[in-house]
Amino acid sequence: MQPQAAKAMELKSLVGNRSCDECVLHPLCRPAAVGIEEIERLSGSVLARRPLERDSVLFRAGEPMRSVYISQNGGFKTIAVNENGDEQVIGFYFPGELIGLEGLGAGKFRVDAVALELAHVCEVPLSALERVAAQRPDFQRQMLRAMGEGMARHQDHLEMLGRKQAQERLAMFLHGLSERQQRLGRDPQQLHLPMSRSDIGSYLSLVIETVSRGLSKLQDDGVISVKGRHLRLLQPERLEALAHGDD
Amino acid sequence: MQPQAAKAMELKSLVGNRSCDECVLHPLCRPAAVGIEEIERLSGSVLARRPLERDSVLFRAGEPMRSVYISQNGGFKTIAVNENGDEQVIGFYFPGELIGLEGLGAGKFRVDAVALELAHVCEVPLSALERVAAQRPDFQRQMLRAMGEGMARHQDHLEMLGRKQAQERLAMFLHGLSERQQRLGRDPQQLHLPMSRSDIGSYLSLVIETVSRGLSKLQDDGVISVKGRHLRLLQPERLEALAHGDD
DNA sequence: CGATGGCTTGATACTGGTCAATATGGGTGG
DNA sequence: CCACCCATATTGACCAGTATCAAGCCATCG
Repeated sequence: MQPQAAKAMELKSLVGNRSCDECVLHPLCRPAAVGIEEIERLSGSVLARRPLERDSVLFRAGEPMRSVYISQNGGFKTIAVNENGDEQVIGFYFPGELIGLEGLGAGKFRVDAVALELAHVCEVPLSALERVAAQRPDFQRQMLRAMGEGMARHQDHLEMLGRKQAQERLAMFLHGLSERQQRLGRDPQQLHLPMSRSDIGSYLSLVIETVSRGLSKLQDDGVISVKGRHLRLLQPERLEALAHGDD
Repeated sequence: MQPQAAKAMELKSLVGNRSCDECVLHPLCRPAAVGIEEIERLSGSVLARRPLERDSVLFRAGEPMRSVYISQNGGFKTIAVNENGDEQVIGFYFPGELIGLEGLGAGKFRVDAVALELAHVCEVPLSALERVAAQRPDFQRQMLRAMGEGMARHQDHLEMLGRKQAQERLAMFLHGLSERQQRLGRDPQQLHLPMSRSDIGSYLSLVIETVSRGLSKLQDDGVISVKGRHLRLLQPERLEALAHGDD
């Protein structure tokens, strides 16, 4: 093999398959009917699609924010690290969701983003975003919509943490995950949790033991069945009721 | 006075003074060096500036979102109401901050917005926002920045609720308020809380009694002095330490 | 096969929620 | 101007729920 060919292959494997076809729910391009080629043409830059293995870091808090990232497949978590060094999970991200938008205000990321499993992200440089948005009103509108959805997810998270009962928070969390699964076209009764119990605890501001007990209780009550990180919703309507505080 | 003149005056008092001069920190127009006249010219629509008295509702959850609002003076709170009817304060908004962006995802407001005191808001129709942004790259960038700041405030809120100790949450809250005061060019040691104790409690997911006890404790420890809704930071550095969990 | 990390389960302590009584203060009317 | 009133806030006593500490389980991997 010629050196050039080897280099090209290495590059291809690095950036992965760049087609948007697999990116089934790309929230920016699809509804605006803008293809990757068009974005690249209008923006004059190249979109990288790269694979990340479990636990690898997509970006870190403090880094200058030059791009936004969209998970194409695989889950991510974002983590805020305070001055004492203790970490808090701020968000979970699934395919089609934009990661790290909080950084747009200051131009620096405010969280670390970590892959929860083998994942692929599409990297869209901010400059490309701005150029394309200026030329394509539909795309600009999609951009605003996507940011609004990001804020809405934060709001949902705030509402979870507002619930004082651990069991309510947990029920809301599982119910929300189920809805997101459904939106991805997957079976909403069948949840494969890509995150650990301690991630869940951090996200819900509960210690890991409380999460574990809560899941066990839900299982004892016949609402769900738990087997490690796989769980099945046996009584979705009852789970939703619990999420609403009806016990 | 002629009927026309009376009508004109009534209208003027309704929409208030539309000059942006008083809107000292307008986060969209100023940094992009875009004046209100220019926005109106480029967008073909008129920006309304209207006064709201204490407790009056700016918009309600569920209403179609046609505009974004910016407080020019006066504080606001946003409230999420769940299916059981119980309310949760999701955010506090001060002059220069955009209110209700969570609604952009679904095109409907997700919260109620209520004035905490006599206030004035600038109403910017989404259509105007989009048109101006498409023509003025600086303005578009400011728009993204403003949304990022909105998400960053939600993140700060999440980090507060992540703290398990009531006293830490309260300290973070006061410290954050102080910083926001400072950014508005006001004395950061002198806080006039426009919201009630129960608003604070709801925001921090604490009952009102805990808020009250927490403030009393801070006062007993000489960190702050409290007189109703007015409070003075006596030892800001110690408050910040408490916010970081150093007790 | 033992070791390791992630998860579950149990016993105890303590923070903050609940219920109740009292205090404060801004606004109203005499 | 004062007295009264109501909403808002403070303080106290008690109790519930969750954090903490500790032990054991289970699956995976070397």
